Amino acid sequence: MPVRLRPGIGRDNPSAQLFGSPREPSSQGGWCAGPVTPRDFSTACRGQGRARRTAGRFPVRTASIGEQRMTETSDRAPGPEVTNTADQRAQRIRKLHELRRNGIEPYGHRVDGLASTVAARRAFEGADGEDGGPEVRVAGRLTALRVMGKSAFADVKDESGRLQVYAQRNSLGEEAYGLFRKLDLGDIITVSGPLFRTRMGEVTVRVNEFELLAKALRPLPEKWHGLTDIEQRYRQRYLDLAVNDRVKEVFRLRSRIIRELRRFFEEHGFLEMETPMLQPIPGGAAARPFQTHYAALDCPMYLRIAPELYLKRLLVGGFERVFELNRNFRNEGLSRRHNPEFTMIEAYQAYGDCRTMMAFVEEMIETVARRVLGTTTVRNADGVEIEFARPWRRIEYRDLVRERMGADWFELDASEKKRRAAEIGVETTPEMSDVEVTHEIYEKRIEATLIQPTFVTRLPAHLVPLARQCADDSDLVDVYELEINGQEISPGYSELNDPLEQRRRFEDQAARVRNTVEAESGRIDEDFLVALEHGMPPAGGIGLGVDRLVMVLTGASSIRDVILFPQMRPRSVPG
RNA sequence: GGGUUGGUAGCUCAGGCGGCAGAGCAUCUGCCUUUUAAGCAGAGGGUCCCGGGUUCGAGUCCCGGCCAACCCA
Repeated sequence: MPVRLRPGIGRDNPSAQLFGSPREPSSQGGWCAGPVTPRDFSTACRGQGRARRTAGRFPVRTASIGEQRMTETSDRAPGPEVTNTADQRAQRIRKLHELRRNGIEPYGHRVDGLASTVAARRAFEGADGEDGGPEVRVAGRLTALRVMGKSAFADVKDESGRLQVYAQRNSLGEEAYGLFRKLDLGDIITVSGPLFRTRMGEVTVRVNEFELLAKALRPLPEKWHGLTDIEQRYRQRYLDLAVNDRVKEVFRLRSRIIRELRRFFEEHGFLEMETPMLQPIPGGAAARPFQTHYAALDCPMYLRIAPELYLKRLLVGGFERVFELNRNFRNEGLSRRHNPEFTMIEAYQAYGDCRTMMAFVEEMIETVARRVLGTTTVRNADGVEIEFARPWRRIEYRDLVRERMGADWFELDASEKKRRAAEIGVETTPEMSDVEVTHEIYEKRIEATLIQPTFVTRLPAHLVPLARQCADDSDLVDVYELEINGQEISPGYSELNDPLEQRRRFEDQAARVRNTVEAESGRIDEDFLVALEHGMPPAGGIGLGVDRLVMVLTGASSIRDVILFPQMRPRSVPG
């Protein structure tokens, strides 16, 4: 039976899948990183003495590797300087050179005719008998190797799952078998051969042919516990993904959620737009921007804090339903709920208003949950069920406050409000206004209790300076804030389209943030005002925090668990 | 920004009473043709996060710093 030692010759399908999917979900607390049920990681290289004597052109004379190592360690004879921590890597590099010396390229090329491990298993699972299964070719990462003298079992893990393979010296030949047993855990290989069933009933590939596609120079994390160090999981996410199956599930879900959000917008006549991330004047929110410098124009530029002012220009231009799903950047600290770059949707619908958007968002999130999860019920990190089926609670901000603080709250004078705030452990300062005291209570004591999806409506105008006032009460603005699981997920507005009023509010905002870190967001975007002066239709608009929505739908308690490469304080490179 | 907890072998973790730095997995050597956290026998592997201090002696005690998680602001 042929043993391919070199890549090449008619392979296809470059999208070989490398990682497997969950076999056993985490058994330890939390939703993250469980043990991966790694298989045996033992004894990858053995019996090399014999291999050396017999194997003609085969690489990896393990004997010689062993000898080198002996001299280095026992005599302390400085070969290439090998530190202890780098020991395993150095051994693998030596193996790599040995392979090359023997004409085997350890980094292969594309592979044709691959089956996923799951599809391969399915191909034989229903069948009777122990032997005579179809031939398959699979590729993936070697996650376990159990060598028993003249035969060896190994686990190959690809994106779909894991499949056991079985190599025998008799059928493979001494040379190829010698090479096989010297593979290292973490190596990426392809194997082909017929499927059979072991005595234990496991569907397994009998290796007729195998090939090394990528030599791993560093060992995988521990097979049983996986990678649990939270910091390392974020900093070396690829290891987290390679080894903790639940993590891949989260990011598969994230991808599907985003796809379904887009689809929902498209189904409702919205066009996806791409507006500048690099902006000369950062606007659309009150936040501190990241600053950079544009060399060609020799002027400062900012990473956007929101796409709002550009999307509204599109309404002026005549697009009636637009959305943008992409990153925004805010120069803020890190926390469980904040990453400086985050994914947000903004959407605007001409001739709509706040209520239009409320109904839209409600239907969208319910639909996305249903399409992605197959259910509208999700359990949060505390085990509480969140129900996304419509209708959701709608409550006015003031009623919510009265509910918590008493029906007479808004009749109380300032000192009485502060006294009651203190009673429930909310600190206030003397200079805080009535509105601010009330909002402090809202943020500290009310928001976190809004676990089920809740639209909070008609907020004080003072808090949302850029929205349209309510027709019946100029102290309130016609907006909503959608709270889910105690977090604001989506604000919605009846957008202001009065250019003179808009200018006045910009100027107020500029005055307010002057001398603060958000001062840059107070610069007035004259070009936007010119656009408004050409006439923008009345519109409803929303923002939607995609990372937070993903958190809610996946039950994650930290934003870092739904962002592949969350921002971390810089540190030296691993290894 | 404050508090708490943590950082020890490639990975997961013990050791915290100041006295030779440990285990499991991984690695290396030998045996093993249906194993699956394979097994058996042996071996190697450490900047105990970093920098000071106390002490005859510090992984351990003290001070400062870095990184992270959680709680609070």
